[in-house]
Amino acid sequence: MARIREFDTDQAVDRAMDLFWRRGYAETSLQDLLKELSIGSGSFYAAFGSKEQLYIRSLDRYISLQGGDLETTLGETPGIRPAVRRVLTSMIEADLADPTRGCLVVNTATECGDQPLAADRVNTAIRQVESSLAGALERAQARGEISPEKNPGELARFLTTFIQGIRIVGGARVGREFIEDALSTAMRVLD
Amino acid sequence: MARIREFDTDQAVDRAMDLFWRRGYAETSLQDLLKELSIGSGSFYAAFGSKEQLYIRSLDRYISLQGGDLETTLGETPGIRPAVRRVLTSMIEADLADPTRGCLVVNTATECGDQPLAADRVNTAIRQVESSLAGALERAQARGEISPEKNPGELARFLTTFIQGIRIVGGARVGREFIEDALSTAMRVLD
DNA sequence: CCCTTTCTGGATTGATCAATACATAATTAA
DNA sequence: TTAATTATGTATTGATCAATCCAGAAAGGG
Repeated sequence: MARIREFDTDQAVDRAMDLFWRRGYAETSLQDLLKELSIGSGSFYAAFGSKEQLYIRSLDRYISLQGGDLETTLGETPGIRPAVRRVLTSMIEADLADPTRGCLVVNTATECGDQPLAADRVNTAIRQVESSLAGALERAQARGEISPEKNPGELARFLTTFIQGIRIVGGARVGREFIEDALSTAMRVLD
Repeated sequence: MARIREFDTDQAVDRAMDLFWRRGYAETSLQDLLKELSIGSGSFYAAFGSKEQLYIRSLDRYISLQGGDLETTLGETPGIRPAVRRVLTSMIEADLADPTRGCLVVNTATECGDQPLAADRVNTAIRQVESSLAGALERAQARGEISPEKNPGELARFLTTFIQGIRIVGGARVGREFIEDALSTAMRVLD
């Protein structure tokens, strides 16, 4: 019926996500995207509509991937304390390994905070982290790993907030010791 | 000897700081700045050199103002717990009142993370917050308000990290309850 | 008064921006 | 083979970007 698209759209979103993640929305030009995706602008606009639409799509992809990773780590690591610690340390390691990247959700929150579509995604992502943590903490409490006096929801909201702080400080080159001190102190709220 | 400048440079930096704070670096155009400062481009470049240089100068001004506020609050509020709580709640109130603003240091960390001059300022600002908090916690420990077993430096690094998280979550419109749960949980590390 | 110096702001620069137009190529149904 | 449809990439659009140029204005020294 018609000509077939020569590139894989989902793969292109992944590549765009990576570029936006590294450089931010404003600093990623359309030419940068076209070069990274190896397509022309005609194909670009036919497939994605606009730079902004592709950004939102990349952000959705990021949130989906990160949400899956979080659920997997919390679900597969025995013991709530090792599980939470693993979640936090994996972020710290990522930040220390590449301080320019950070978290795409956090980057979006500060760079695109007044764009409604982007702000909605940020809100959704944060609630998703809260929900995953709250679920894991509730299950741990049922298993007796956490004192019955604790409120899993409150703990989850605390950890979610702390995680956002990790993403900022982790990119600020303050040294591993700084963040590990913060981490070990934060872990004490579970006791 | 020569014509005198018709505008107040320091006041112009304050106005520029406010604009960068609200809109970010990339989203603030030179025309926006000229309009806000009510000067022409000739005067602008004679006085400030470039948009980037003015941004750095605005950032330095912001860090100086915020650092002074922090020292004042910590120094004048009796009791370390009320003092820390006041520091955190004042940030929360500011974030809830104007979610688009946030913290200029945090915004810079994510938007200009790979610009060396800006990254240095972010690093300095975070260490400054850590230092102020550590000092207040040490004094409180000497007064007996905090257990001698605690490490004031570790607590300061935790609180500094948590504060950065507050600035992100505070702008994400998750509701006051979310952040207040996080806050009350965070305060327990001082016990 | 004139001279020197600096400030001022509008005009202009060249670059780059996101997005569109369009001719051509590829694909399938008829 | 033809017609219909969609993809592709280049050229081009108008807007906007940060920064420079420059002619005139304002100030103080002589």
